[in-house]
Amino acid sequence: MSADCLKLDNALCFAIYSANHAITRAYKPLLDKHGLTYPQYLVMIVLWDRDGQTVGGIGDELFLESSTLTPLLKRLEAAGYVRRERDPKDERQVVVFLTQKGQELRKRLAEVPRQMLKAFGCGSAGMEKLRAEINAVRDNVSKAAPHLASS
Amino acid sequence: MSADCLKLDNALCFAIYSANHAITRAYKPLLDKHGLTYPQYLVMIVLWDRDGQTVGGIGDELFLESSTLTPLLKRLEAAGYVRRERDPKDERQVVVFLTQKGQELRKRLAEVPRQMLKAFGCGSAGMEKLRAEINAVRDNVSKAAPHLASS
DNA sequence: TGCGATTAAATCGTGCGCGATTTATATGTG
DNA sequence: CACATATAAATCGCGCACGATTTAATCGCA
Repeated sequence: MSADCLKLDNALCFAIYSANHAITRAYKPLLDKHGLTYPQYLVMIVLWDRDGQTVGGIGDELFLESSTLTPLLKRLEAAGYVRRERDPKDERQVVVFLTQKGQELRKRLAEVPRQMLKAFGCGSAGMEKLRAEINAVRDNVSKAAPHLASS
Repeated sequence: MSADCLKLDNALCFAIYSANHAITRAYKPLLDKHGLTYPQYLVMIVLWDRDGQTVGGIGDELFLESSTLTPLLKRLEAAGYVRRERDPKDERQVVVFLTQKGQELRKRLAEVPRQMLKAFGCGSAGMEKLRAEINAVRDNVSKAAPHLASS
């Protein structure tokens, strides 16, 4: 538990922090002309995979709160990509559906993953391993977070 | 260049995105009582390492713009952790100095890296390798970003 | 059936983060 | 020296992200 080791966790956190910003900046020119931000693109990916999810369901997949998603979904709706409807079975819930335009966007953005893939500059084997390790870190940190003492 | 491969880059981007949020959430209870946010903590780390840097210098280290740093530094100043002074040699630049309170904070936050280290739940060898790989991804993406066509 | 507890979204206030612009200072070239 | 250019920070508008709170609907249990 040397001083180096303590610097290491700072460095790892910062690596993730700065990589996240770099990725968001890289997506921007690809998504801009369709009027999407990267978080909005993530929501679209969730809906392309399974349409008609609730706000809470989308939040579970993306680890986001309704206070983040509600305004974001309203912007997606204003852009014409989704429709928001109260669930008649349970009026507390809001179900989000893709519009025609939202479904078509999928094909129009087909180049995006290919462009990003090139930008990564590493093989898919390495990427898969990296993804798994980062997810493991995320899950460990999430699990430990509630128990962190405020010293 | 299979479909799986294309999903993989989405998945890697999302892993980094969600890990970043998880880390920020984990830091929160540790920093809250000192009135710091995680980005503010990053700025303090930069200044603890080398005091008296310009806004631009801090931005170069953290990959942040003056439009992000200026208000953040004003909040750090309001909290009494830093002092901002125009450089008499070049009045365009603003140099940021730690106050006494800002220097003392370093010791008061000594537990933070140790707490986070526990939360990671992986050995330092793995962490160092992970850090290096994520930084490589960040640098690749940053370098490639300006050349990404908007299809 | 009725009413407290729970659940789902939405709302509000704060702080990041950026691109585009503005303001002020410095530099360089005639 | 004068004036165009360049540079550093600050400002502005927008969108994300969260915690805390509010509103509305459902559930559970006597």
